[in-house]
Amino acid sequence: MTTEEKIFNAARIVFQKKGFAGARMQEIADEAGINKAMLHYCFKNKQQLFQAVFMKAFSQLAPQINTIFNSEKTVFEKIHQFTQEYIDFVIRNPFLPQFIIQEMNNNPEFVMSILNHENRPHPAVLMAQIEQEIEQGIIKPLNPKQLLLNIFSMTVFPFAAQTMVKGILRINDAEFNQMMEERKTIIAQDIINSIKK
Amino acid sequence: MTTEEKIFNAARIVFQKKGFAGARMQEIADEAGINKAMLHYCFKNKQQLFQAVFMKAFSQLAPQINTIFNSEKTVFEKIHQFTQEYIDFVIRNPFLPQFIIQEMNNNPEFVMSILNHENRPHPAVLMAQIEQEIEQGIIKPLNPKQLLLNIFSMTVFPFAAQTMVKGILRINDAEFNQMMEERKTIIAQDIINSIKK
DNA sequence: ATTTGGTTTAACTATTTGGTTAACAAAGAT
DNA sequence: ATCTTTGTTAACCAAATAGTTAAACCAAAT
Repeated sequence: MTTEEKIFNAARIVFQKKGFAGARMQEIADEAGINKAMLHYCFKNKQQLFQAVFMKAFSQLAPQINTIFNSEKTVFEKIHQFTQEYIDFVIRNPFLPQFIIQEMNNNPEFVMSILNHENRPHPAVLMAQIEQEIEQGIIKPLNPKQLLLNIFSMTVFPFAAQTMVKGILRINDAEFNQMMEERKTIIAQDIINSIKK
Repeated sequence: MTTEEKIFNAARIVFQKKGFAGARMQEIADEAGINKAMLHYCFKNKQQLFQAVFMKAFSQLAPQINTIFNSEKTVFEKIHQFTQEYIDFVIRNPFLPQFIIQEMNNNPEFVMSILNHENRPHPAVLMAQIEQEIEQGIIKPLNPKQLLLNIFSMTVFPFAAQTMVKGILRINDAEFNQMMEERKTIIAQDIINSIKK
């Protein structure tokens, strides 16, 4: 692993845990096992290092979403596939949702500025398809945006609010992961149940 | 408005926007329109000021939840009441969810230490009731924790991830608020639809 | 062997930032 | 009137933290 990779990984860990403002360059250097000056040798400054980490994170999420949303399948199939694959992905990257949400809220302008057309989720196709299937009588009449929001809410929230969820439901890491595994199949059924005609 | 109140309100605004780590005492002083030394005159330090703000925030949320969850109504009624009143409350305090979630994730030990028995949500009663109604054949067999998680996800997530939601769905503040108004009735129906036998 | 280029470090600097101090002012209390 | 308490400020301090520099290191090329 190159030094740059070591730094990047360390930065990912620290930024995801503490956020941009809470992260310390020294802590990242320690985590990477190198000198602090190396951070500035490989990445100009904290902002740019953060930007690299954030864009990588976001560009892992978005294309996956778009691939599913814009495929040739039915809405129900897409819901199944999305909840399955997305939860699968987030189980492997449990800090991503909270990280992205936090930074988007704390620093909307900065985040918006680094999001290009490629790495942005595009729900337009899926939304049109939902309206179509409503007309065809497959789906109950509803606001497609609300449905989309429901899908995201059910899949992403438990991870975004992980600590609170564990605290309120009084479950530990193992039970949490087990619940998320369960959720991979439950959610799609619940959502489809509530919208099919 | 007393100086202490001015400080507290300013602190609430700044902390909710930037989080604990990102907030600056100077910014809070400016927001309050007073000298920075006054902050330390009224509140010992940043931590304590933050603690005051956070506890107030949390102790506004939790009792409300408990009152609904532990009332004498049916599960369906509770779901209706909760989504209605909770979204109503959060519309008036749109930064609270993200604020609480963020700080719980960034600083779990600290947050847990300031949460006492009073201001903590207790879903035990509702969970037992759900199991009971499952046995009575009112609700489909399911894991009560998953249902609870669904309810929270659907109501809280849109606010917690506000910036991202607006960005992805390409809606402005007005449209967002309108969607949330809609949601007050939609969500309960969706959830009940998906779990009633 | 020596040079040369990128890599890495220790030590340093500049700035930000939470917190303190001492002086000042306004309002009650004696 | 004078003293005491409370509220308020400007100026200051010390610690933390992002960022710089110059020297050392080291591998490959000459």
